[in-house]
Amino acid sequence: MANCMVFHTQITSIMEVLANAAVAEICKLVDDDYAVFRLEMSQSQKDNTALRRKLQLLELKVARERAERTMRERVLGSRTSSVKILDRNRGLARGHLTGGHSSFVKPAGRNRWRDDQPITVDEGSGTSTQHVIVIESADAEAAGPRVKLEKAEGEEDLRHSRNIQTGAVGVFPIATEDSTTAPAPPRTQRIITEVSGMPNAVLKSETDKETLTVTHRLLHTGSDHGSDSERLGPLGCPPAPGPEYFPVIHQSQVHSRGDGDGDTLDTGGDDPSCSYTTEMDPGNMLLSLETQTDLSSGDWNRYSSSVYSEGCLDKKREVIVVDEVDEDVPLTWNADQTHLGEGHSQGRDFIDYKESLETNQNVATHSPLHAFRDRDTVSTSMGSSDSHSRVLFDQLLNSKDQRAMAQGGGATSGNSKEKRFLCMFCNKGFSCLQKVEIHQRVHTGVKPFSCTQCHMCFAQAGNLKIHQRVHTGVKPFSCTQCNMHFSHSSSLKRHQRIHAGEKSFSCPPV
DNA sequence: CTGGGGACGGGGCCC
DNA sequence: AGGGCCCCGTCCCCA
Repeated sequence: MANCMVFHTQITSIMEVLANAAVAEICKLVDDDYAVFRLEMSQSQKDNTALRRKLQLLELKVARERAERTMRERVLGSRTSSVKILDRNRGLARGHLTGGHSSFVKPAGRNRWRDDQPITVDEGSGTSTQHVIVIESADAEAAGPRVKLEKAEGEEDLRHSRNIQTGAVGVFPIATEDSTTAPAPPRTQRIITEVSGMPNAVLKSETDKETLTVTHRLLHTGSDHGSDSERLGPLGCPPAPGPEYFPVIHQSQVHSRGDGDGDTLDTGGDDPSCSYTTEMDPGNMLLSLETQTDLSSGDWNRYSSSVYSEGCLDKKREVIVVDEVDEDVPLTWNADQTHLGEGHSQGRDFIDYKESLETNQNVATHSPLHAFRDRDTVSTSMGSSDSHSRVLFDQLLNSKDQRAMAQGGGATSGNSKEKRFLCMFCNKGFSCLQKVEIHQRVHTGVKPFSCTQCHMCFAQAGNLKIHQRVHTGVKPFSCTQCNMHFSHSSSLKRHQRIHAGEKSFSCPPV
């Protein structure tokens, strides 16, 4: 009996042990499964979130595109004649803009140019700065709103109008689609404006002055500066990311660099191109680009440039196609071979011009050889009238360009020995490549140096430095006679003329 | 008359 | 030695 009890006890204990073990095992299994389950759950949630975001992005994209289409249609509908914009590199608009360059691009709130820098363009805000818009491809959708925002917060700067007149930077007189919104110009003007989503260039013809001012911008994609309004155009559409519309005239035979340096021009890419057709009034816009370039070398200049060597604008340079023009060939805009593809966004967009700068004394390009980046063929119904075209082409240079030409006199003037680097726009000669690169910012509007305190940006580092005295209040130049202080040395010098009794205006000696 | 930006030339330094 | 880069001075212009 006692044995029986002992046995029973043992069995009981064994049962308990087994039961405990079983429970433990079950618990363990449950825990493991639970963990796995939780993992799967979280994974699913992540996927869910990602998909949802994707969906939202797509919806935004679609909405934006629809809005743009609507805008474009409205513009085309309202526009009567001058310019017909077919479309413009939307692909560029989206993906291409990443670079902060542009000329115009000024990283707001940040001081450096970065390729990945998001947008900012601010020119013209109250601080008279430039608006730069850099649109990151991934966030293209956000571009619109952001631009809008900036526009709202900044007021139009008078500088804009000034720039417009001078054509210095990509500031365009925007031919507003609604004429009622724009004050009637004091004088007769014929304004040809690109107004599609990416208004970057303007051909402005001031008939009264008989000058044709071309405002061209090199948007180093991404970089472009121009006020929002400029970039947005009358429609408020986001500007085309990169390209500036050079007044390209002609190009019956556009040779996109015959050497086929693919990385420069032929990045086909899928980006939708934009065609840019200008339908000039018959008879008044016979433009021709006469490039008196010694083409014996084969193809056109390559503009390498490092146009942005000083800044961080190392990417996305716009292509400037310098084309040979057959004088006998009717003018056509042909951007066919000047297209930029998506792949371009990472490359230089400028034709490498360095070689020609260095070597060709023969190049007497009159030319801002402007190129359209659009792949689609653009043609103008312009006739070919060489002499007339030439004149008109000369008029294409804006006033600053002309002044620059006048000052520099071109490569052929005088100091040809030292000034072997020629500006591709005005043919002015410079002693070294960097000088010409800096100079060309006059034409391109590239301003890589931005002020950290405000939205101003500058083409030259030195000018930025001087500008910052505005914020620091530093006035290192003091008058020894009256103790006045000046931030500019030239201001001091000018002031001291007063003490010297010099008259500002005196009759020149006969 | 001043403030301030745009543009250019020259010189120095470094590679 | 030459080129690239940076800085500075200067002139011009406009508001």
